[in-house]
Amino acid sequence: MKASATDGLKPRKQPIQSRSGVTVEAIHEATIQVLLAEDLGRFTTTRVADRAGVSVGTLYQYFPNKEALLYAILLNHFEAMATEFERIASNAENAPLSDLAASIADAYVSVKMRNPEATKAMYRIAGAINQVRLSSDVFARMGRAVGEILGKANDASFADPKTATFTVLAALAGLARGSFGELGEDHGVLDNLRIESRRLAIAYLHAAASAGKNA
Amino acid sequence: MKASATDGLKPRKQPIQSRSGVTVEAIHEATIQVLLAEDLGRFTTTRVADRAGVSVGTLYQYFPNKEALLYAILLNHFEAMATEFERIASNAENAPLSDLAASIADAYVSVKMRNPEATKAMYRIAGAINQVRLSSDVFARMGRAVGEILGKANDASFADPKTATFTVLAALAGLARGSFGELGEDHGVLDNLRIESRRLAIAYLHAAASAGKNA
DNA sequence: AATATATCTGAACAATCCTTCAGTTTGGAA
DNA sequence: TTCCAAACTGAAGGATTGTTCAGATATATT
Repeated sequence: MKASATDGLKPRKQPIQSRSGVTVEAIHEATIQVLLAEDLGRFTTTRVADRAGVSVGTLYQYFPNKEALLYAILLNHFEAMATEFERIASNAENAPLSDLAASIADAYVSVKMRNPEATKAMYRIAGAINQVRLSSDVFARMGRAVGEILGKANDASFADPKTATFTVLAALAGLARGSFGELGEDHGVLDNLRIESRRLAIAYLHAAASAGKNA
Repeated sequence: MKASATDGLKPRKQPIQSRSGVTVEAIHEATIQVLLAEDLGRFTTTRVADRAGVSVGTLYQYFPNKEALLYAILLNHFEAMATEFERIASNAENAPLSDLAASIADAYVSVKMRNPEATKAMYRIAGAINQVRLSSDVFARMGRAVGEILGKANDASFADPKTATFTVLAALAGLARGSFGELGEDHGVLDNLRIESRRLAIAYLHAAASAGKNA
């Protein structure tokens, strides 16, 4: 049996009765809350269990270790994002690049806004765990979907769609991170996130497309 | 005496003899190395001291606590960035927006590239400490300098320069983070960082400028 | 009602960890 | 050389943490 990269991070057992489903959900929510309330150094299995109204032993029945709690949050978020992009990719007809770029930006912002606390909590995990090892397949899904969307532009084409995809997503991620961060909250940057994300995606993607014109 | 937000994070004493200057520098470097070698949970004062070839006691003569080690790295990096932007702001003559945008992007990438290990180490700290509390004045310096640079465009003007500044910097940060991250290293994204950063900054800033035309 | 299985509990253990401080070594001024 | 302050040492203390497991409780099945 080959050891997977995500071994020791997956849930330990599946909830069968309904009460255990409630427990798992409570632990998820508590993970986020503890992440927001304390700093990473005080993120503790005991604290999460307390906040979830559950004993530590129960927590360890569904999560093999502390890292798995963070993993679950991260994976949830990225899968929602990937799913959203795939939905757009399969629904979109050929259209002007501006429209496609806008829909990519809107999707990104929508997912981030759907659960702001989870989003903020995510940003605190960042360096704590190896993000790639945890969810490289999810990133691949996102890349493929966005690439597919870009292919539907009827007024532009990309010489290097992979790079264009990587750059938009990374730039949107940076803008969202900055806006959700504590720097932004005081200055009302969050209100502009939607419009600025659109502007950013549209402008960059047009530039990236026209860069390949004479190739 | 009012308590400052950065109390308990500043260096404990200034090096007087030359050997102590060497020690402090060794601790800085060791901080980065430990950050890269182990994950955040195993970032330990003892480990940093060992790697620096120094005893823990010595470490605590210059840093009041573990957090201060991270703070020092972060502050170093951001101050280098702010200084670079200020240098550009005071040297730049009136010029086309494209040139100014390119110089902003170049400066950003240059600082990040100057010490890639420190850059990568920084990304691991992220959520571990309250970034704003630590260095909000440095961020203000960066914002002011970039705003000043944008003001020198002789072919464009900004209705909302603060937002434009925030968005470029956040987007560039996201792109850099993604490129330095482990996702990017395998795919050679780092080679494109310079050109993509330029493209991103130029495209967005033009869009942001023309957005205020009819106001 | 009786049995089996799923779920939950929380005290206990071993492993670190951060930080201090009494004492030693080193560098330079007198 | 003498002497003082700067710089360094590292064992020890007090506190916290991740994880386990033997037993208690709740739900489902017969």
